[in-house]
Amino acid sequence: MTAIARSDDVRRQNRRLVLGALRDHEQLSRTGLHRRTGLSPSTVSAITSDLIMEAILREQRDPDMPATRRGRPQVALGLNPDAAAIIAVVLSLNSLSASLIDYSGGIIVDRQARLETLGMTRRELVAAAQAMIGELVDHSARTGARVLRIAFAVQGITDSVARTMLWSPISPHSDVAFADAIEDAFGIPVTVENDCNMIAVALQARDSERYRDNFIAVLLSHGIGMGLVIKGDLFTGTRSSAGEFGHMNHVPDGALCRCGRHGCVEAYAGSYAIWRAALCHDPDETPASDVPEQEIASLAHRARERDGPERRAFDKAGEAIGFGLGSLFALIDPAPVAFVGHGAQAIDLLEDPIRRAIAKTAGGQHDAALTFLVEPNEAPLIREGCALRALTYVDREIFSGSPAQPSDARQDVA
Amino acid sequence: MTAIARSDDVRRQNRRLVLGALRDHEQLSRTGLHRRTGLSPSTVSAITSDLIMEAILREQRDPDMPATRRGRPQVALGLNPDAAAIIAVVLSLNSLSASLIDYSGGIIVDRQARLETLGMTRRELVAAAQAMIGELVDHSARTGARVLRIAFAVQGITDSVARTMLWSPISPHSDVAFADAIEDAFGIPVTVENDCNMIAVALQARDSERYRDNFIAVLLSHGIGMGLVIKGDLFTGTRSSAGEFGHMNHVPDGALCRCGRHGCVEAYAGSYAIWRAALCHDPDETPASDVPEQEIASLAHRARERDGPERRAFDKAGEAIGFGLGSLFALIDPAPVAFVGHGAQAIDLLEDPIRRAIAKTAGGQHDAALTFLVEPNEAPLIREGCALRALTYVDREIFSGSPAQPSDARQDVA
DNA sequence: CTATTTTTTTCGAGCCTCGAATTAAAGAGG
DNA sequence: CCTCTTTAATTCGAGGCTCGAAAAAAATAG
Repeated sequence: MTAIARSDDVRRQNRRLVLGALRDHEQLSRTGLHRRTGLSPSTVSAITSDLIMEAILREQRDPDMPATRRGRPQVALGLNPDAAAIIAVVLSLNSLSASLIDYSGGIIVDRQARLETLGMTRRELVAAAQAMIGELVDHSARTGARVLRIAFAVQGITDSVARTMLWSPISPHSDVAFADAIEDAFGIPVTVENDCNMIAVALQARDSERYRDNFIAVLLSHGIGMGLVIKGDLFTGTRSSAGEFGHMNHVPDGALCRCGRHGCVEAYAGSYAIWRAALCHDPDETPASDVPEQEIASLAHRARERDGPERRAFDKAGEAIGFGLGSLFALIDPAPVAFVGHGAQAIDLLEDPIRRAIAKTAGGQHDAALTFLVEPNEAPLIREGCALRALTYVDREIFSGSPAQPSDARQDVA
Repeated sequence: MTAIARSDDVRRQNRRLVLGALRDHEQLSRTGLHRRTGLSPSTVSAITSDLIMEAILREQRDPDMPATRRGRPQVALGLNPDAAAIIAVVLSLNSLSASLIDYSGGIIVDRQARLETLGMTRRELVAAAQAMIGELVDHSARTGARVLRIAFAVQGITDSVARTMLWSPISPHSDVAFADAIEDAFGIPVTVENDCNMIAVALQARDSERYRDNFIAVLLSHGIGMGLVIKGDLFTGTRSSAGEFGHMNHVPDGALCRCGRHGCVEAYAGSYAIWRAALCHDPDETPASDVPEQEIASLAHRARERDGPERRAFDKAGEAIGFGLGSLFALIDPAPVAFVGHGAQAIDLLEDPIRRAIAKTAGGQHDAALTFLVEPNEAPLIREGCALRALTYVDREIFSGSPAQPSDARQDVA
């Protein structure tokens, strides 16, 4: 709105368009790009020849492909894997993993470690991440790939400006400055993102039919998280990752939540809350720090078999989620909901109470339009989204400006 | 993101920049525009000379102004009032008003009418608006001003795509298609907006120090409404005006709300709810369709004087607002809150319970940063915001494309 | 070996912004 | 009254960018 437009902004924007089309479609000829982007063939030619010169794109001549049609054959263009690399780091409860990923999205190396996140000091947490990243950076140096961006996905609230982890259930420490430390150590720009937001990013890329402009990804796990896409864009708060669906208030002064407050949605719908209620414990009992997945699975099994405290616990959980969604819908309009995470495996127990609760709220007006979708396995989604997010940063910020070094990127091995 | 950029988009964008600067600052010289927008003097010159040629801007030579400084004096530019006109229509309970407004924001004529909105048919509602607009259009025809846009501000939920009033407390009818009917009648583009959103627009323009990038305008009146600005932009839902803060759920299966559901924030904090609670009526009693302002004022008076059901009613109201804001903060981060409307006059009674409730929610973390501001009179804000919104549309959509008619707008009288 | 078809590149026209130089319009001072 | 100084605004050429039309490239069909 308040941004001044110069002539080369046009080129920047159109380069992004081309890179975006190729990120979606893997391979496209110049004609294909012309059709998909709407740019004229001459412009596509100009832009792609620049990008090829800069070794960001490359022609992928397929000698096997027997040209079926008459006429000059199309030559496919694709993102050059060696143009850059990024590192995607996922930090969750007691687990740290990182991947070195090439520019076209292929995994180069993977690292994974178990660690006691709850017992670690602030410094130890950062050091653990830094060590794992260091190994990947070393590896990249050996293969000649230049790591241009590191993206963290962490459980909890992140600050998009200071790029820190503001608060997280995986650690007692607040405001952990991952970005600054890692940036200092490796001289590579770092972003810190919320894990559920990355789930949303991944869903959008995986199935752009279903998840395009407006949808809600709800993570049902030990805690409750959410990633929100509105009008095609990932929604974030004024400053933090926000979208803390799990900590919207469900019952004033209600059950004790892991965050220390009372009555949050999570205090009814998180694994620990279901467990607590199913075992008829005091709702003000301090939440268990971890409940094994099998435990929840067997509670769900019980709940399916017969009426009792287990079924009531899942009913309460569904009700909390439903009222929460209802309030959310009052604010942003109803949208398709994807339930992700192992908690989503009990969706059969949850769906009815969720729908009943939504029907009691403002969102209920459009009930018919509501669709629920289930993706039980969250970890790969987080990894995928995180990697994609980092690559998109590279697309937008690094490869859209023209004054990049022209060649020199061809230093790949072999 | 997916938009292709052409060369003349640059000019379009920069024209908007110039018009926007002049809308904010009333008068600016070309040098002033250069400083404020960052455009080079030559570009400012090119753009402004086009705009003057098209009679969108005009030079405002001030012969009185004794040039205090040495050197060639600056010549002030301003929006040409005769460049266009817009009509701002405000529809609320039992009241319809409309203003014909010139391009620089000055009021040309005003119309106002009392009507029984609750008792009117769908057709009568539209006809009433059409009649009032018709008078203003006639007036504009006599003075030669061309009306380029009509903007409605209505209480209730609006649909930004179909430009209808989806649901409103002022009428039993849903999905009232104001825009289509009015557009057909006058051949002028129409938009339908939510009144609280227009309050937010007006606040942003009035005091851009306080209300710039992130703030929340909450209307405390018979019902509860909200307008939300996030990262400088008015927030709207995926499709409707959304931001239905008043219909977020406060207490599951709680008090009966005007919308027919139970437990909404409004069912505790709306005027009718406070009245109902203060008089110790059943919380499931059908809400009164209107409660006089003096009635509320005297309840507030009572509540200030002594403990009793009145004070408890205001406590409950504040608590509902506080929990609602807390849940909102969980989603978007805390932001300054402006309370608008006659209900805000009891802010002294509400503030404490609001703060106490927020402290119990996720938003409480940043309590210190929370500032409340009070603007008791909502009507002028709605009018102002609505007019500004219409004018901004004209700026963006009509006067940013180059192929406008070059002159012919100079047909002003006298 | 030539004609046809399809893809890609080349080239000139027409935008746009910007910096430098130029012109315009005042006050200051003798 | 005339000239110098200062500030504002315009003009002009350079350098981008996109686009359409025409040309070149690279295959198949006959």
